[in-house]
Amino acid sequence: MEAVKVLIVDDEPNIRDLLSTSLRFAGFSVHAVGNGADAVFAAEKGAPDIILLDVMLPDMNGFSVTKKLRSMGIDAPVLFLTARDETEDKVTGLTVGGDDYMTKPFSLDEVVARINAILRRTKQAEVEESVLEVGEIRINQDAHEVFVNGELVDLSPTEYKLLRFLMSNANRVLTKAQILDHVWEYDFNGEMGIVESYVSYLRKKLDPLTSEPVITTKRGVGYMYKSAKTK
Amino acid sequence: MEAVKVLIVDDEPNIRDLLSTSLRFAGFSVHAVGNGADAVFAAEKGAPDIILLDVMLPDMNGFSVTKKLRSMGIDAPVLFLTARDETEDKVTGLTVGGDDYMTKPFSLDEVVARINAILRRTKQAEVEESVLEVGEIRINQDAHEVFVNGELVDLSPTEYKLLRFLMSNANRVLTKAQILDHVWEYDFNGEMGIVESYVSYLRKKLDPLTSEPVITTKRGVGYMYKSAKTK
DNA sequence: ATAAACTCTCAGACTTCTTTCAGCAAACGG
DNA sequence: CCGTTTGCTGAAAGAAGTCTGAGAGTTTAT
Repeated sequence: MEAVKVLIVDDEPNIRDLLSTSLRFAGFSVHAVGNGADAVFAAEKGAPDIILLDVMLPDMNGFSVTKKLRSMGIDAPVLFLTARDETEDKVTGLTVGGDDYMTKPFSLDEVVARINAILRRTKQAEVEESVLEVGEIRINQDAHEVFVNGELVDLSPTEYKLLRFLMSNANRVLTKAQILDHVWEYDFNGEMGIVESYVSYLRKKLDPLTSEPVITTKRGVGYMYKSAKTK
Repeated sequence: MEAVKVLIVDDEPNIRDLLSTSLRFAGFSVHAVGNGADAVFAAEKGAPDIILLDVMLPDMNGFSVTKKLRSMGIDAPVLFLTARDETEDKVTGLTVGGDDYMTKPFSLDEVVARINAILRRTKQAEVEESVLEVGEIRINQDAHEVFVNGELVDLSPTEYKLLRFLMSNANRVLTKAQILDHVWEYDFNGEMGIVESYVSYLRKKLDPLTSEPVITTKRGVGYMYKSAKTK
């Protein structure tokens, strides 16, 4: 299976590196540039399956870049990145077709999820399934719904993201630091105790519905989502 | 099934790209040109199933183009695009046969709906159903009528478009940005709060007639039209 | 021309979520 | 077996997101 090609366009080197590393690790083929002109050039050469585009670039804004790309016949879907405090009307009109946008700061796991959601919708490439099922729990990622043995469970956004991250790394121990880095926004600077809190919340909601606890504590190491058979 | 071929004729590159991207995403095979002469040429070569034609072109007007096309034996239906302030008499004489017209600025979802309506009427090609039924709600797109469990509900134009967009993406969470960009006119630059308002209006009209609320809020993400079985 | 309907904005009420913290429980090492 | 470390959980404050009624301005219909 061919790797999905992602083009990252952001002028902040930090964000670029952060995204590059995460997405490469998630199995994507990544190319990153820092301005609009390079983006147009790279998109033409590289034929990306999806483009991550910062709305505010030094040389041109996101609207200009997409306009240019579309006029060149490049219709890869775009996931726009925008700062939360920018007035939101700058964004309106951008998400044409299968496009979407997300505000900075985002969580790394969320980026991967959103990319997969867009690709699924536009069917530009072979991509992972919408349904993530491990053991007794099933997540429908399109609907953001979680079912435990067929029963719908209501989770808060963070609880949902945490569970998704744990499940997509089932039967593998994750340190609190890893969880914090993937599930929480990249500029979060609180304590790791929050992971404990959210694991506790999840257990309270999930354990009453499962035959045995699904989240195991590996003392001194971290947490693990456990399941006999991984579908 | 063969893809429906659409020929876009507009001198504004922005509109051309906007339409191209949206229609391609909607599953059409798209070709776009910027003036009347190219349109005639492309229509002869490409045998489009439908033509989107800006009434005001630099080289000739919509009337000349259609006259030329008809004289050549090309009888694909035409969806005229016209600025709102242009007197409507200019257009009314044009829309003979299966033709129709719509004023700029339009909403992207609306264009797709209108194209499908025309094709349905003229039966030029295989096209999606006129009736959209999901769960307890049925929309007759030809009549613009909405039935909830058989009972006719009166919706304003915007309410209707919003419901149609939600229903055609049933069981999938849509962000407010996506909703705004697809349902509202492309030059709308207000706040996203308006989506909340209209969801509220819809709920007030629909919920009293359904067994359970049909529009779910996914906090921090967006809205979703929910239904157990999707027909 | 007048009334009715519709679109859009806004502010306050309201709900839910996030984060921290402290006290308690469990596991570990010597 | 006891002290220490690590993890669990309930409470609570504050933050964030959402809902909705009121109203101004505009368009449409009669």
